[in-house]
Amino acid sequence: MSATDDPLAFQVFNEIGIIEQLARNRVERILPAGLTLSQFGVLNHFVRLGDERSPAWLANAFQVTRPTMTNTLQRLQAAGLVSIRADPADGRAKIVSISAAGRAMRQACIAAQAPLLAELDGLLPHDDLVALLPRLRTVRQLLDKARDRTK
Amino acid sequence: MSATDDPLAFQVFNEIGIIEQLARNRVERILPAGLTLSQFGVLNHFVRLGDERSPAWLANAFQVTRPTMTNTLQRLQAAGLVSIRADPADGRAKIVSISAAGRAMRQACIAAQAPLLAELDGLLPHDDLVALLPRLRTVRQLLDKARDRTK
DNA sequence: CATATGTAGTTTGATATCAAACCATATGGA
DNA sequence: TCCATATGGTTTGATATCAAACTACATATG
Repeated sequence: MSATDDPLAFQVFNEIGIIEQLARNRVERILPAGLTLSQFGVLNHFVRLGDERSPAWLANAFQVTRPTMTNTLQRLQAAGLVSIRADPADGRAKIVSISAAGRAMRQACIAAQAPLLAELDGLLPHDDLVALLPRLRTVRQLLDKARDRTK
Repeated sequence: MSATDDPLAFQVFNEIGIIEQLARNRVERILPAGLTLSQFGVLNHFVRLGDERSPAWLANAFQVTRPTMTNTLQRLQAAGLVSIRADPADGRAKIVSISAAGRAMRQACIAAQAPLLAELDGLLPHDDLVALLPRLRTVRQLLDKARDRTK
């Protein structure tokens, strides 16, 4: 795997792909109630960054297509973790907000992840993470722009 | 998204998750014959690193479960891009090898990706990629070890 | 005012992926 | 030799995800 004669960008994306899979797997394995990383992401977002958002807004924030967000929200709603109502100001739109059960669930997720976080903290060199973050942000932003130009 | 009060490791994984999705999407969109990134990965592997491998070996190399590799290989086989035969030395095992059509397809994939690679080369700062690669490798290897310890 | 174009959300049909359960074969220890 | 355990591969059932097509509403343009 990942021979060193691959183009540089490919090698980087290759490592990223594997890390993504390992990390996602590790996290979802410990999330309560079979919650998905995507679902937790939405709950977490509401607690930390917003009160009420539209599905389209969320889809854009998570870099996911609208159908995907529809799916995620429907599952969260079925589990009683978010509530969805029509937007009175726009007949097409909906407004999503987190429920009390959703907040509790998010808290439970955070608690469940604490041991994993502690483990990663001891495992992954802090310096590497610090060095990685801004560069990953750069790459992500550039890819995102390129995507907009293409669609 | 990705508020700065998240744990550092989470922020890193968050960026990685988004990049993975954007990059995979971008690549698969231009692969010929609806080929998947995973499928291309297997073809590419055979051309560059190996002649004959078992499904279990491939699954491990790509950090994917055996059922997933079974699926990938069945599709490649159905498309005539790989051939699969029984291992004479081990009644349980199989031996996978790339076909002539598979080599041609892999070449077509490479060609199709050339413009994208050129674009990324102009878009992504070379220094960032160079700095990212070894640190990503470190993180990946540590996560991989942690995974082995857990299962 | 009417029509065209754009946007919000969903449905449909496809993919990869995983976990759990299963069968077949190997292999090591009693 | 025989049985327990491990390993290779597949099947089943679930998930997220995407693209394409569709409906409904908004907005701009003539």
